[in-house]
Amino acid sequence: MIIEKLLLKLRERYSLTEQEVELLTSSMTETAEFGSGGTIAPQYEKINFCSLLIDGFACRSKVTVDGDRQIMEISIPGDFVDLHSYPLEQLDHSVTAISDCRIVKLPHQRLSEVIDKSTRLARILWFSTMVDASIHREWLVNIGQRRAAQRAAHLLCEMLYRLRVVEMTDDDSYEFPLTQNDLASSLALTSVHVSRVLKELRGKDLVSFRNKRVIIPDQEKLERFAGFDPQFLYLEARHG
Amino acid sequence: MIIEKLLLKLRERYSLTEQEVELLTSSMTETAEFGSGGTIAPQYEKINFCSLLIDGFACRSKVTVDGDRQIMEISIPGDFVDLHSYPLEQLDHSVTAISDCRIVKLPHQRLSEVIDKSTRLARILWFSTMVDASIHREWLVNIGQRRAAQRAAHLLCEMLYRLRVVEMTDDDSYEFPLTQNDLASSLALTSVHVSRVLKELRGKDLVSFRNKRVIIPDQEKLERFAGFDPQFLYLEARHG
DNA sequence: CGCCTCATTGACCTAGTTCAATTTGGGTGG
DNA sequence: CCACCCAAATTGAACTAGGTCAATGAGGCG
Repeated sequence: MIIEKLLLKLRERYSLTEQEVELLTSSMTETAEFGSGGTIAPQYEKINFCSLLIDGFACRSKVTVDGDRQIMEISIPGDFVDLHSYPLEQLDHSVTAISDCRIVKLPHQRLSEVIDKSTRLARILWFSTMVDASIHREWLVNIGQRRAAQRAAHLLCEMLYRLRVVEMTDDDSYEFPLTQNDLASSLALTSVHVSRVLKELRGKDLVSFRNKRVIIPDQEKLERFAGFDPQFLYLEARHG
Repeated sequence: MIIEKLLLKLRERYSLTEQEVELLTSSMTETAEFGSGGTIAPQYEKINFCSLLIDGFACRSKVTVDGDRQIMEISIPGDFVDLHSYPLEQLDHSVTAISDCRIVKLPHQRLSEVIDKSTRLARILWFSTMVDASIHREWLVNIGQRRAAQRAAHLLCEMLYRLRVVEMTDDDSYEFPLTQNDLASSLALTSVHVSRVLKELRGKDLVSFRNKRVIIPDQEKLERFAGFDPQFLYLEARHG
């Protein structure tokens, strides 16, 4: 099923009825593909549909007047890359493909119908945009307060948790197609320093890398090093 | 009227009917006060009401395991400090009073009723939480990519725009009760460096300070210096 | 085979930190 | 009204995490 990974993510926290699943599924329209570097959602343009990422890695980013780029979130399969375009109508940033990506479209029109039909789904979707905001806040702490090595480690921990939910991890490893340049833009470091920092992490046996895969031999050790606490991801199941 | 500043903010972008205003107003319950430093909303505790700030300055912040504090947003009158506690149920950060604060409570229960009665208000409230997320993203760019002086200038520009909406500015100045320590936590700098940077801004006649007021003699000049673009605040009116 | 992007390494540089000592100024009690 | 107090701001000197610049290596692919 095309929205499989989305369901994995939502069901991590909420139970969904068949009707709710059907309502969501039937609201999706066509799919689209983007090559690495392609623009999935442009900055400051009116948008009338949301894109649900079903394959590949993407990111939100902004560029300053001086040409410096900051990545603000990594999107993975099961994530709406721009659900917030529904209330906002246009985005303050752009969303671009990191690896080759595939998305399905959910027109705002149809989203309105979903919300009219199910207040509960409305709240679940709202929730899901609020987790993005929580991730932004954690990144603020990460970039603002942690040193380079822990900062990188923290991001790797976050990706481990999020990818696990959508069943994109092995025991102790996951695919991770970001270049050191992408990491630099995510961590507010230079790519040169990212290289050094990853070397340090490798030296401490906290992580290793083999062709676009991150391997984490001792998760607890890495989390301790990074000062990582997964609560900000809101993965705990709740009653409703 | 108690929700006056909230209405100023919402009406900047949306027109509101009398019924909508009445629905909001009648959903508010008691008020509460907090002295400077008080906890308006605690981290990681179940919450069953939202707090609308009606007087004073507050902030969202988190502390790392090493005891470093990062402020993630400054809240001003008219802002819900924790509207996102409705979908999230508990907060990943705390909200504390910077100056003496007064809030009104909006119980989640009542908020549910508002949403049931008005899909439009639901979307407007969702929108308002998404602007917070947009502010987080801009802060990521600010902290991640800009040098200390522009970073500070950028924050002062943001506050000017936001305070103007709720009519808390003079021609070229506004009250701003943050200490240099608070600024340091907001900008991911040390307070020592904040002191030096503000001196630099003063020296360049970009801002001046007189008893807890920020004075901006030439707004355009300050914005140019900071590389500030107000679009991320979503202040433009929209159709609906 | 040769190109092109990505990663690595070394040498040097600097923005911002750290530490520590003053200074300033608003608030309070006598 | 003055003296005192305490938090906040300022300043200087020494230090360092991370940046900059530039050269080299290494893989993937047409």
